[in-house]
Parts: sequence; C-alpha cells; structure tokens
Amino acid sequence: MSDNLNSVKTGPRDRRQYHHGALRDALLQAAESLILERGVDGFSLRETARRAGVSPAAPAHHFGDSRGLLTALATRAFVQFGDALEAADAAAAKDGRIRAQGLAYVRFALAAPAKFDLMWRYSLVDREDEEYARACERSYAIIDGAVAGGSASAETPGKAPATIAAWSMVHGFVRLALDGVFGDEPDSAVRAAEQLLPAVLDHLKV
Amino acid sequence: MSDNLNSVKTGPRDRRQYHHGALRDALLQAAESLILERGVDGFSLRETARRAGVSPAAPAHHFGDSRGLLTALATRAFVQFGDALEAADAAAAKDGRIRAQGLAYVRFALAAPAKFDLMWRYSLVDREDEEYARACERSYAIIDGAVAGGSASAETPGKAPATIAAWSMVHGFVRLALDGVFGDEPDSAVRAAEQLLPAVLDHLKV
DNA sequence: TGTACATCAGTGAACGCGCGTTCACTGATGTAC
DNA sequence: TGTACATCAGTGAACGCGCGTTCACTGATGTAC
Repeated sequence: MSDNLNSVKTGPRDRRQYHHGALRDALLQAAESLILERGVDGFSLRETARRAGVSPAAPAHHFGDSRGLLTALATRAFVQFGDALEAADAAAAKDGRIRAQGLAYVRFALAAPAKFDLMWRYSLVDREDEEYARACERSYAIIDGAVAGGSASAETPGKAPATIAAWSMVHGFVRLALDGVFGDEPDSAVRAAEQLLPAVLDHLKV
Repeated sequence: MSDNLNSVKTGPRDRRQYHHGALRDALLQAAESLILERGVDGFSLRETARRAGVSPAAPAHHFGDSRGLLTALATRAFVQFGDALEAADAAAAKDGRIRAQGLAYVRFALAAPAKFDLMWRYSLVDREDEEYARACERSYAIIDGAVAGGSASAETPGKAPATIAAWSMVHGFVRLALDGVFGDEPDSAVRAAEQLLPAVLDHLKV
C-alpha cells in the first residue's frame, strides 16, 4: 500500500526514496496503529516516525510538533466518526434514527477504543484547531438532527436539552463500556454492550 | 497541617525529622494537588515526592511503585465519591433521589476534574486492586439503590438496564461538561452544567 | 528542450531533560529480656 | 529501668532510558526562462 501511495508521485521504483511522497498519511496511519496497540498514553512521536520508516525529525515538516500530529489524527477520527453516524442515520427508518446512531456510536468507539479516547483528550489535542472544531461540531449536528430535528440552527440558540440527554446517555454508556463495566475481555464486552444498548435507550424519553 | 500529622507520633518538635510520621497521607495529598494543577498526565512520582519534601525513593516504601500510589489515590477518590452520592441520597426526598445523586455526581466531578478523571484511567490504575474494586462497586450500589431499588442483590443477576441508563446519562453528561461542551471557562461551565442537568434528567424514563 | 536555481522534504547526530527505580546506607523506633 | 538489637522508614547518588526538538545538512523536485 505504501507502494501505491508512492507511485502517485514517483512511479513504481524499487530503491529507497528520499522523498516519501505521502508521508503525512503514513505518519497518521502509524500513529493510529501505535495508539490502538498501546493506548493513547503509549504514543510517542519517535516511535511513530520509526514505524513510518523515517527519521525522528521528519514529522516536524508536516505537523510542527507532537501536538499537531495528534490534533490531525483526532480530527481525522472525528470525520470518520461523523461519517459513521451519518451513514447509520441515512439507513435507518424514520423512527429508528436515534437507535441507529446510538448503535453506530457504540460500534465506532468499541472497534477502536484508543482512537475514540484520543478524540476527547484535550490535554493532547489542540481544541482551538479549526478543522478539529468543525469536525466536532458536525458530529453534534448529526446527532441533533435525529433527536431534535436540527434545533441548533432554528430560533432556539444553544443546544437542545433533548439532544444533550441523548448524547450524554450514549456517550456515557460507551465510556462505561470502555471502562470495562460490561466485561473485561474486549470481545464479550462489545457483544454485551450491543445487546444492552436497546434496553438502555428505552429509558430515553425524547 | 503537616505539623498536626507529625505530632501524632513524634510530638511537637521543630527540627527536621527523619521519620515523617504520616508520609503515606502526605504523599496522597501531594499527588492529588499535583494532578489537580497539571492534569492526570502531569503526574510524576518524583514531583510528588518533592512536594511532600521527601526523597524520590521514599514513596516506594508505602506504595511500591508509581501505579501503586495512583491506585491508592483513585481508591480514595472513589470512596469520597461514594460518600458524596450517599449524603445527597440521604438528604433527598423520596422521589428526588436520582436528581439529587445526579447533581452530587456532577458537582463532585466538576469540583476536581483531574481526580474524577483518574478514577477511570485504567492505564494508570490497577483495577484488580481489591480496595479499588470495592470502592467502585459501592458507588454503583448507591446509584442502583436510587434507580432500581438495589436490583443487583435481588433475584435478577447482573445490572439493571434502568440503572445503566441513569448512570450512563449522568456520567456522559459529566464527561461532556469536562470536555468543554457547555463552555470553556471552568466557572461558567459548572454553572451551565448545574442549570442544564434537571432539563436533561427530564429525558430519563425510569 | 535544456538549464539554473529556489523550494521542498528528507537525514542523522546531538542537545538537554525529567523520569522511575535501584542501591547501599543510616537514623529512629520499638520490643524482648 | 536499661540495654541490645531487629525492624522500619527514610536518604541521596546513580543507573539507564526514551523522549521532543534543534541543527546544519543534502537529495529530489518543479518552475522560470
């Protein structure tokens, strides 16, 4: 796959290249696989560079510093997250949108806990970053659309309590799941959470 | 106050003491103030020892290693947390227990975000620790008592969906609040969260 | 089409740092007789 | 009441480590003419 990416700019040569061609993506990929393996706290810029087969100074050209890279990674994760919510929403019946989004929310988080974790780690991520903020707000808008019919853009300023309630319930449910409340082994916890979610959402009144 | 603690065992002397007398507590206190200042990720064993006025090797005698200290701190936090829930529950009218506990939950977390954060950081805390697990389960039992009347101990094994739902909603609400969804400045975020909570809990059906 | 040159995207050695933990040690305490 | 001694709870120097970032550099690219 790195062959593919490289060949975009450099053609299908075999010998080691000085210019990588798609290092930005490769670094994000490496960072993601690193935190999925070791958790968010296990991240290091050097190890990421190592995995991308590049010198420790290389990332600076693309991300400035460590925080910059993690912000970019969190942003990408938020975009993927929004995509997942949107897809689930679009595929759902009219009265099943909340449930569908909730399930997508849970699945996304449990499939890649460290990635989900990073999305909310403000000590590591620059929340002032424009792209990040945009990706974050878009996710909110998608949820709000299903719960309160896009209240935020209407006359009511701020966030609808119903949306906050739904979001809180699903978000909290996910965090408890990640914290092992429904089981310690990853696989069984995922299954338990997915089975439990509908019964939990029955206690949501919107 | 360290004078008080010392005098328990050594009497009111002024000169520097070799034996501290209450170092365990002093270290927990130092660690707590450290993470409240710098966040959980800002914790270090050396800085904790420094703040307690003691050599870097001293903590090992009381906690083994860094993880041991943080586990003890998280356990203490969970006990305080349980106390806060219990107190709120006891003071509430019969039909206001959930709301009262919810408010106590929110207040506890927002008053000391890093402490609340640590309670759930399993990468830093030994979740197998007996005291920790006990303190954690006790908190669950207190919530379950208000929501499902202590269902867990009855014929139904496992956790009641209603309890999970309530817990999820409040827990998620707190995390979103800590993540700045209701405002960035600490003070206004606390006020916003406290004001918003009742409206959110109106969407909980138990 | 060829060439000069600015810019881009890497290298790899080096920096200084704070960390957790180990180590041999020692001062204080408390207990057995 | 006094003394010997084991145990406890500290010291502080040292270890090796991986880290993020800086630095002067260089190879590759692409653009202007």
